[in-house]
Amino acid sequence: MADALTAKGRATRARLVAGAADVLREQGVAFTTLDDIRARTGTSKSQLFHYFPDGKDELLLAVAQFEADRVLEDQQPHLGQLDSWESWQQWRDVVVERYEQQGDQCPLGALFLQVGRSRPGARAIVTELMRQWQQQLADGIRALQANGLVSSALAVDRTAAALLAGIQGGVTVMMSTGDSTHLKAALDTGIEHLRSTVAPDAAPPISGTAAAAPH
Amino acid sequence: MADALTAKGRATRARLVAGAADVLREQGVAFTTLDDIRARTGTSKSQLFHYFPDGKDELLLAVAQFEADRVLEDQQPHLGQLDSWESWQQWRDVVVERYEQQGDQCPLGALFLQVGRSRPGARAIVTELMRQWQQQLADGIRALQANGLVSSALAVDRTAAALLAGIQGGVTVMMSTGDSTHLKAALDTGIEHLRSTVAPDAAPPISGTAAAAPH
DNA sequence: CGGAAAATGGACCGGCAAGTCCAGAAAGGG
DNA sequence: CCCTTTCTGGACTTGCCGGTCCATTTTCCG
Repeated sequence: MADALTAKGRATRARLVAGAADVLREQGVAFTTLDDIRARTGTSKSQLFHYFPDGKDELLLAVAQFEADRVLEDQQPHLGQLDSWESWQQWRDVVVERYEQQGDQCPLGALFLQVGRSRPGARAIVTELMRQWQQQLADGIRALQANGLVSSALAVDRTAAALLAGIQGGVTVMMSTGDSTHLKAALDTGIEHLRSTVAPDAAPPISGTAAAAPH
Repeated sequence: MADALTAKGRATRARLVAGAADVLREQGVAFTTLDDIRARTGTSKSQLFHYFPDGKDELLLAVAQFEADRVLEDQQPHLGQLDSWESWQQWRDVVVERYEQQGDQCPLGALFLQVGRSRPGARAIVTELMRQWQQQLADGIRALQANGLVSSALAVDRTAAALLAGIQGGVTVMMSTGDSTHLKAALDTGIEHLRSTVAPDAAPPISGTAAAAPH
């Protein structure tokens, strides 16, 4: 039997993935060797290949999945409850804070570029993450519509796609320039765009909440 | 004197950069060796190090600059003339086409991740590109304002930043999923956002030009 | 022409990092 | 308590790839 893992085995494997994720965040994929990971996690070469027989690629893939799982988790519970302007604003703040803290590391992007075309699994991980993310944003917009806060004529999926793109791009730019202006601009403009479509019947005035901050 | 390049020398150097750019687009930075580049460009190791004494990093940096220069060029002349809805639409189409054609290659992103933290120059190249790009978008929005097509109350720089983020993110997502939906959504939603702020005095009705295409 | 500077070819080196292997320690379970 | 399976340690191999070096050819310029 191929995967008969004891408790100790599972622990070692998990330590390997988490430790690898840390090292990769710090040094970047291109500059990280298996020996770095081995040293950090207090393991030996044989353990690494015992749990990841296909070597580095397989480990990297596991780390990618590990990181992908984190992304949406870190945005909860707000991302799952986008039914009022307040919750959108809180979510926005969490996103900004999370990525500002992450700084110029984009573990997932880097991993994807590295493993990308060699292993088909990498693409699947990112695609699935994007799908779920956009789904939750779309659900949030629909919740606003249900509450009469956003025009029901709005193209929900397209708007959610645009917002997701803005976030991704904001993060991309921040990684390059070290500045979160674009991320904030994308989020704020996206939310402002939602607010500007307020349904004609129940339309509370736009308070300065999201429209502040010139640049 | 360090940089006394003859005509022949300049040609070889240029061939090296252009050829390297091709190979890097095809194979990705991580999987490209100096020998690949040497083979493709019909040069020898000594030539490579003759023109790029600091080796691979220096060559990669030159390629990054080469690619960066292309990005804005490919969007001209539209990007420099964004003074009517038609020109915005044409520009949008060019951007979509350019990146759809590029497919899942992002030479600049990949180069940045590879050279990124080792050479400070890499960050400068990307930062400058973003600055110019956003500048031209902002100029375009101001041109619309001057023509009374967009409310003069709009925060130009923030909107331009959000639009740029949307483009970057759209490209990022397309690289991962192979699908340009998000890029189009970001561009169309961005333009729609501009249209929705039409100045109260001179406000021609919104024709279906940009608001078409559900998803 | 002729000498200097630039350009070119390609053999060679050295290090590094992925992956292999086997011996031995620790669990597990009947 | 013993035998099997899993887990661990670390030395070793192997190939690749960035970088060096020097001999040779070509170009430039007075």
